[in-house]
Amino acid sequence: MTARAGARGSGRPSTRDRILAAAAKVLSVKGYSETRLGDIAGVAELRAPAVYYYFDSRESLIAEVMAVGQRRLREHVETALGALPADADPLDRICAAVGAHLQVELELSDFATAVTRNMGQLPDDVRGRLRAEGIEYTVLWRNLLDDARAAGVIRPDVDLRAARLLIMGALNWALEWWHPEHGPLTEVIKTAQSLVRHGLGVSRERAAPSP
Amino acid sequence: MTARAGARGSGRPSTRDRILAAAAKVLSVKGYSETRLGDIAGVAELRAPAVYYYFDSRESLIAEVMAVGQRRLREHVETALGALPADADPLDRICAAVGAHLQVELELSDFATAVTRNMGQLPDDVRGRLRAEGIEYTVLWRNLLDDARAAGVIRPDVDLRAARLLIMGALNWALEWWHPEHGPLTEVIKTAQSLVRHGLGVSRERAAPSP
DNA sequence: TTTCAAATTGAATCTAGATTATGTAATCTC
DNA sequence: GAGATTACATAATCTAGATTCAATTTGAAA
Repeated sequence: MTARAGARGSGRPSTRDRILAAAAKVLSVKGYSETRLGDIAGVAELRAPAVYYYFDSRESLIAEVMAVGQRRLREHVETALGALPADADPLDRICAAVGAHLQVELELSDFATAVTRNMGQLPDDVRGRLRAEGIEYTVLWRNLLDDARAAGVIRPDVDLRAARLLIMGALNWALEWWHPEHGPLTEVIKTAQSLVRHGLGVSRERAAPSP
Repeated sequence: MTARAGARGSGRPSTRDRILAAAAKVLSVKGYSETRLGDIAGVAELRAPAVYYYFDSRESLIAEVMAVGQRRLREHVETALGALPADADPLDRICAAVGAHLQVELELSDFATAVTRNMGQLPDDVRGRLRAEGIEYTVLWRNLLDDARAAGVIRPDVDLRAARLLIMGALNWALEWWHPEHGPLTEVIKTAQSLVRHGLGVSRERAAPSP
């Protein structure tokens, strides 16, 4: 064992972070199958074997990128929600989450991009280890929708599980098609929020809260 | 060259189709990177080298699966739309397309599943060859939305391109989470249609057409 | 029932990557 | 300033698959 990858709490050499960031970038662009250890090392300005000084294997490196990505994603959305007034309308909260999700995923974090893009094509064991953190994020959304339903602002014919997954899908899939050159992300976010708000809500809903 | 893969119009041995179907199934379950030629051959009840009698390479086999999948997907949706009364409401047409898309993708065709699941992770050259057919399907949806807007039934704040891609994303992503055991697809379809109808439409919209 | 082409196979290549082994410059420890 | 130790690099393995080769089987026509 060249290096104990799990060793936490002491030092975190800059090189290790460079490798992680490089891996996130390559994964987010090329996808799991096309991501070579050599590519990652190249971006991190190293040779492939150097990676083994910090990680046990390509797989464990990728697993860590995914774990970080999931955390970033969830935390960013939580932060956005936290910034809302405590008594914000449930649909406004959902819209905030929609916007925040799109933003981390598409603009803010290669790690978040990497997770979303590759979760589906990971080997089963890696995916397994990520389930736990993944569920927290699921719960976050489930709560958002449950609250909205409890508040009576969601149409009764909408199945909450299906709706949640469809919405997440709409957001996640965006990284297959969105590129900055097509126009600012804000525009996409606005449309997404509008679709979700009206898609879920009983009629009568209008724009966002005060400022 | 053992076999001229492109040779069309004469015979289409059953074995060739078995291989294609096997490839579609494996691709739809395991994804591009995890799909081994040996797996495919196994499902088709052959050994790997036999595949080369019908296809030039693993890549060209996969490319053909994708091409078939795209055609199936488009044709199925077109058929569903064709079955509608000529004067059907634009939003009803969109909902029909939503339902048809989910159905081919999730229940009817491994080929369609394979396309949607793997398009994003294909090597660039293969993806390139698929663009053409892919665009036809894009156009189909673009027209659906354009017609609806022309009819004035879509809210003005909705950007049509973003909306289309978000909707397709919601549908495509479904194969990451939908499994028959969670309940009948019809339920998901209903929710999806409801989300889309209200997501796009100006208020006042209600349920489906007459019968 | 021989003969030729079609269809498949098992065994032999070949290659891209991941992983390992080994070497070495730099840095730190005392 | 002689070891250790750290942080890499280069060169040597090792392996899973894809692909190719060289039969072998099948089966229909002559």
